[in-house]
Amino acid sequence: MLDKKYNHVMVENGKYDMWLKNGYFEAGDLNKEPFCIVIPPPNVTGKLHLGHAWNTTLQDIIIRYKRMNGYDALWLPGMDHAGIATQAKVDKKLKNNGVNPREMNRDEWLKVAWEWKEEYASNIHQQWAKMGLSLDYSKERFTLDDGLSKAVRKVFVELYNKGYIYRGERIINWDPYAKTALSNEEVIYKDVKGAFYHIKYMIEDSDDYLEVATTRPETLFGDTAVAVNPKDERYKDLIGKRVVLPLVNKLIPIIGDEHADMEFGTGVVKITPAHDPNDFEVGERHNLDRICVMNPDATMNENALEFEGLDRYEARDKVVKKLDELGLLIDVKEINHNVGFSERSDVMIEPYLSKQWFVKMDELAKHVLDNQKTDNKVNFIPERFEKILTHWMEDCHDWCISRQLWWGHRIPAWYRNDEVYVSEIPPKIEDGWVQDDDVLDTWFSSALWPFSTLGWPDKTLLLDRYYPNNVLVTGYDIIFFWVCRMVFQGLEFMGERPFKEVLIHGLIRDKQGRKMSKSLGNGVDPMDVIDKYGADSLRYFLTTNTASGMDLRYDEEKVKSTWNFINKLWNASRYVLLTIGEFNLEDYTLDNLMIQDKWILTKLNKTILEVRKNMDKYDFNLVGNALYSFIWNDFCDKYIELSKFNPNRTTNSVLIKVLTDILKMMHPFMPYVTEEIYDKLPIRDAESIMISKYPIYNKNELFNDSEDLMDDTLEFISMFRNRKAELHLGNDFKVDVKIDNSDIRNIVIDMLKLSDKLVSDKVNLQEDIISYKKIEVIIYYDNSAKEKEERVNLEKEYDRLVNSICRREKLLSNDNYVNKAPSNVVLNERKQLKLEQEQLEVIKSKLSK
RNA sequence: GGGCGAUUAGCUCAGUUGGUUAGAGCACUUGCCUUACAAGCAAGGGGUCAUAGGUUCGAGUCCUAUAUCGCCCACCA
Repeated sequence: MLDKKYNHVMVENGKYDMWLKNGYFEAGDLNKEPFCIVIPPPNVTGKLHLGHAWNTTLQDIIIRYKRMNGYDALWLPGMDHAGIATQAKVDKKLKNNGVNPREMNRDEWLKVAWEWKEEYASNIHQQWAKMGLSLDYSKERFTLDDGLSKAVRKVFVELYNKGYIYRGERIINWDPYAKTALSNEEVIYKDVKGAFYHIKYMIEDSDDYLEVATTRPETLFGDTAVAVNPKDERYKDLIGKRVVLPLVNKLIPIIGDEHADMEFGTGVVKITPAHDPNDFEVGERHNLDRICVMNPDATMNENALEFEGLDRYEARDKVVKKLDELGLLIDVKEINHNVGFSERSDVMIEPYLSKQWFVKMDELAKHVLDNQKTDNKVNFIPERFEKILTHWMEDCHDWCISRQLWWGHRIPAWYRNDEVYVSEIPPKIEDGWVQDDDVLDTWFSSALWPFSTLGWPDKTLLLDRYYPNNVLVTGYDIIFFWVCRMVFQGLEFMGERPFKEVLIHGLIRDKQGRKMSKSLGNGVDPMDVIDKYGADSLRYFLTTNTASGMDLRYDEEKVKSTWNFINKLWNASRYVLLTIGEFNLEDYTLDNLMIQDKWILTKLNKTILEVRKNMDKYDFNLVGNALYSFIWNDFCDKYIELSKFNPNRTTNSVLIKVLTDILKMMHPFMPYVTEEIYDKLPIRDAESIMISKYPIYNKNELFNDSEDLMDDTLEFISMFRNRKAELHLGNDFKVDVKIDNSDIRNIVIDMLKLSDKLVSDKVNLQEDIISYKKIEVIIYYDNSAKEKEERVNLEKEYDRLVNSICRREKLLSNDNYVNKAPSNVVLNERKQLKLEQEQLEVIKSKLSK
């Protein structure tokens, strides 16, 4: 029997292992229709946060729902090696142990990294287990495993052979801390305080000068021109002349280029092709030299003359000071401007000239855009997020994919002098080939995830069966990092979209609406929440408290309130189990249904219909609302109370039926507690709720007339209680129950505990009629002092009815309305009008007394 | 500069293709230890749905402006 109170620790203990042991998570039943989700692989860097808990619970809910609906539901787990992030952490760990990671050789270092990976993967497995995720571990993958590495090499080589991958010298985003190139997407722009330095560039053979405004004076050693706008009247005569580059004292040309904005700054801009992407292009147009002035760690190099070896910020201060001494500094104006920072290491990005590998995006992007116009498109839920995909594809830059790291897929390219060899099969080292040291961007392998995990490039049963995946669940923050890239790679290599749908969720925020972050220290560990309230509470809270695509504020009070809800379900189940006692399949019957039985069965089926509809649309908040209100308001507060007056086989059967369906509908949200209770039921259709059949809407169990009548009765019961409270009546009153229908009469008497208060003749006391529709009870009581208050209430009600009737009459006299509105709406309006008119008459007669 | 979202009860949020009198949780008021549950039960108070126009028989919902807040993208020498 169930304990008196829900205990999440006891309930959750051992269940996950049991599910695992019984193989319930394993997909592959070829007789069923396949349904597949691949997990967005978490980074092996660290712990899962609330965002992961949200993301994975959404997927688990879908998978459990589909599994219970007879699908061969595969949820494929896996993790991401997370290049930069993991490498940084491994290096940090080594440094803490007094080891300089750069003094290790590549293989030694990789050994340490793999140990790290094993440790963190094991943490993540434990966290997944605690959350109750029904992942098919027999198919688990890792982005660096052999199969996926093979897929990565094949994709690289094929894209190279098709001309989509090239190597070239470009300005890229350089992370001077991690000492690697980054893609544009890995750069975060922040508004920071900086200064505009106005510097004199003396014009050759003249005492005149050009006033150049720059935020980066330390790069002036790399200046190879000064640009003005050719239309700029102030300077256009100077084009073709030369200026003296300060400190360096060499002559550089004044060029005319549209890039110089006449409205901005002084209208004169220094051109540093090796340190600015725009200047690089200007340099291309004007054939300018590219002079790099920094080392990979962002210290100044030999081109910076006496400033060589200084850090870029220190160099800036010293350069400015020197310029000032030389009288070349005109002004320093403080400004706010956007500066790029590395997403991972948070250091300022250095635009840096460097030779890297790129994916040429224009055609690949076009394929995606074209595909979105077909029936094979990727459907976003909510739809508005499709714009992020199309917008990014319409305006995307080539993708820098090489990273100067060790942790990742090594680029399958070899060099011998000027020769380049790109192949899945390595050339002979003894022939003098040397492999590229770099690895690929982590997202390069993640982009293949929907098919590489299923065995591609081999032709496997899995691939054939589960591609395209049915749905991908992810946050809106990584749509262009990941979703976009999966789509173009899927189209390119599988010839088909990677998934039919993308369900987008938002970000988790704290109670004040701020992003959760380490620096704010407002992060919440999902494991702590589970310890305190249980995984079921956390799961339900995360998935039913917001509409899809919206952010979610973490609010412990709401998790607590979910715990209360589970406790309610727990106690209702406890009541049902206590009440039915020994119960065999032969005892089960739905014959001789009473009106309250028909009522709850009707409500149940309407709930099933609504829940199914919204489950199919992934509107889990609506599912949550529907279940919450059905369980608490209809089942617990009403039906269980009503059932107490009619203990019999039919009632018990209905209790079991409704409870069973409730548990099943709750199961995807709360796997543990529903399993615990289901296991105690005397009649079950499966050995575990997670492989039982999801409730099916049954029209034969709809009794609409009974439902209406029962709803009215319940409404009346509320009215009666309300009046009783208003009149402050204790037990001292009598009633004459004027109800013809004996079932309803009994219900009213039972629920209101009127059996010892019945009279059938008029009593000489204060008299009051309480009525709702056809249900009427005359109440007799001794309380003349309340008369005045009573009259005020009646008058209020009178006014309300008059207003309402007036509104309805006006509406119904409008031919436009009567003709255009749906007939059932009009009919209902008429019905309500008639009812209110009747009620008004009753009140009128009371008031006239 | 371009785009997106939000604005509904004291707080956090729902509200489906426009259709009875706009909902929930928490908080609040009143009365109850009624043998499933006091982390509960019963009853109640609280909203001119950001503002101004418009479409419609009918608008929280559709359209057009405006305001405030937030996010994304691009540019910024």
